[in-house]
Order: sequence, then structure tokens, then C-alpha cells
Amino acid sequence: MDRTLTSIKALSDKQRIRIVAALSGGELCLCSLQEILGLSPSTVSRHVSILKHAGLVASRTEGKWRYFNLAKDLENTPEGGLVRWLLQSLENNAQADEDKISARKLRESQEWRCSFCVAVNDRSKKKRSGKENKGK
Amino acid sequence: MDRTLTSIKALSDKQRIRIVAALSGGELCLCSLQEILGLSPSTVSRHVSILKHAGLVASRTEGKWRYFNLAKDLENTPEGGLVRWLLQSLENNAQADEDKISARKLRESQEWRCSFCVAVNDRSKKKRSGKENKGK
DNA sequence: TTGTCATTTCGCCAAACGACGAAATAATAT
DNA sequence: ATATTATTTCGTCGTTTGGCGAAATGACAA
Repeated sequence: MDRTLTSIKALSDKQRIRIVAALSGGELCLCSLQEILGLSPSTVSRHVSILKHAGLVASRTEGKWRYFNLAKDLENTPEGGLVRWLLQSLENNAQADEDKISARKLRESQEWRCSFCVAVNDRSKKKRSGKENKGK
Repeated sequence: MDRTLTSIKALSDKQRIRIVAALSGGELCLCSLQEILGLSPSTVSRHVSILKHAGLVASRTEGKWRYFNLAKDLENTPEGGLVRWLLQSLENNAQADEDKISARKLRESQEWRCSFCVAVNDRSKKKRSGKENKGK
């Protein structure tokens, strides 16, 4: 029961649901989530840690940055069913859609990144194409 | 999002999860739920009203008594998927199983009824067999 | 080593929550 | 009408939760 309750409680908050929606399109660093939610870094970090503790979200550290994503083994855990239900239940939801779009833009273009993340974006662009050279 | 959040929040409490588990075997009156949970009537009433407000539980009034049950149209609503996930997630859970057994006994035998409910049970016995005649 | 910056932890505050008992309400039964 | 009893509503209290800013931590960069 504890495990069930932990995962439900993890999703019983609007901001955490928005985080899951945003992550459903791929990984994001904390400051991107911060930009999407409009909350302080400490608050976002706390929300993410609750989702991690419940086994819904995982993270990958790359240098100074930490990228958060929906737990990869979600398909094989009970929590996966809950997340699937949630994402389906959020289909065509205005707020969730808006967050997903913001998330996609933050992943793809540096114009939408918070100031902290410009450097991150430069780095990933270099990785993908090697063509860019205007950034630092 | 509000609707999604409302149904998740409704299930983000241990006692309300226990109520759903207990009701999964059939309807129960408030005092039976009170007996199962070991909480005050006012507290149980509040929990049930939250579940009703979320569309997970419905009730049927029979004379003085009110019988609560899982909403019949749950199959056709988004909330249904959540409740299905919950009940599956609780399979073989010690607390939920215990509650389900208590619920079954309360439905079937008066020995397990709280003092308030003895009269109720007499009534239903009369209905079933027509043999009793001591109660008015 | 020192600085920078993303993230986390900590301490605080206000709001929300779960529990209770007492009183109110509702539906008989006498 | 009055009593009985199941349920709900109300007010209170202690705990939990969500938010913040400040300080601590961790990982590079200089």
C-alpha cells in the first residue's frame, strides 16, 4: 500500500503533473523545468525529488547539468500504469499541451532557454551538427 | 487538468484508498466503513464526500441509511481507469485484503456490525427470509 | 586554488489537510 | 409530537505541504 500511495501522492500536485507532462517529450534539465513552471529552483528541485523518490522520474548527470526524464523502466513497473493513465487523461489539456510545447522549444532552441542554460544548449548543438560556431 | 487532479487527490490518502478497496466488493453504509477504518463518523463521512465529489463513489439512500458504492458509470469515465489501476495495484496487499474481508463480513453477518447497525441487519434479514418477527 | 553556476538542502511561513467532538439534519419508529 | 439513530456540517487543533530565499554542495573552467 505504501508504494501505491507514494506514487499517487507524487502525482497529487499540479506542478508535479506538469513536470511529468513536460518530461513526456524527452529529458529536461532543472532550469528548463524552472522556466516552464515559473517557480524557484529550490521548489522545482523538491518537486522533482518527490517524483524520483516515487520511481516516476530518473536523472542522468552530464557534467555540471542533470537531465531529468521519465523513468526508463516505467513500462515494467506498477507506476508505469499510473503514468500512462495520467498522460492519457491529460490529452488535449490546455495547460499540459502548453507545457509540452514549451518543453520542446527549450530542448530545440536556445532562444527559449533561461539564461542559465544558454551554455548547455551550445554544447548540445555542437554535438548534433558540429556546424555552429557563433556561440561561445 | 482540474478533473484529473481532483481524482488523483481523492485517492492520495490512505483511508480513502481503503474505502475504495472495501467498496470494490459491493456497497456499504457509513457505519460499516467506520467500523473498518476505525475512524470517527464525521471523518469517514468527509472522506466519502471527497470520493463522491471526484466521481469515484456514489450512494443510494434506503430509508435512514445511505449505502455507498463505486460509481456505476466508472467504466465509461476517465476516473475508471484510475480506479482500475488502483485496485490492481492493491492486489495481494495486506491492508486492502483485510479491509475487503471485513467488508464482506459486514455485508453478510450482523456479528461484525457496529452497534448502530444491528437494526439495519435485522431489516435486511427480514427481507431475505421473511422468517423473523421480533423487530417491528 | 579560485570562481562560476546548476542543483540541493535548510529554515521559515502560510495554506491545506486529516482528525476529532459537538451540533445540525434527515428519516423513520413509537 | 418525540425519540432514535445514521449521516453531515462546523469549528478547532496539530501535522503536512508547497512556496521562497539563503546557504551548502558538486562539477567544471580559469
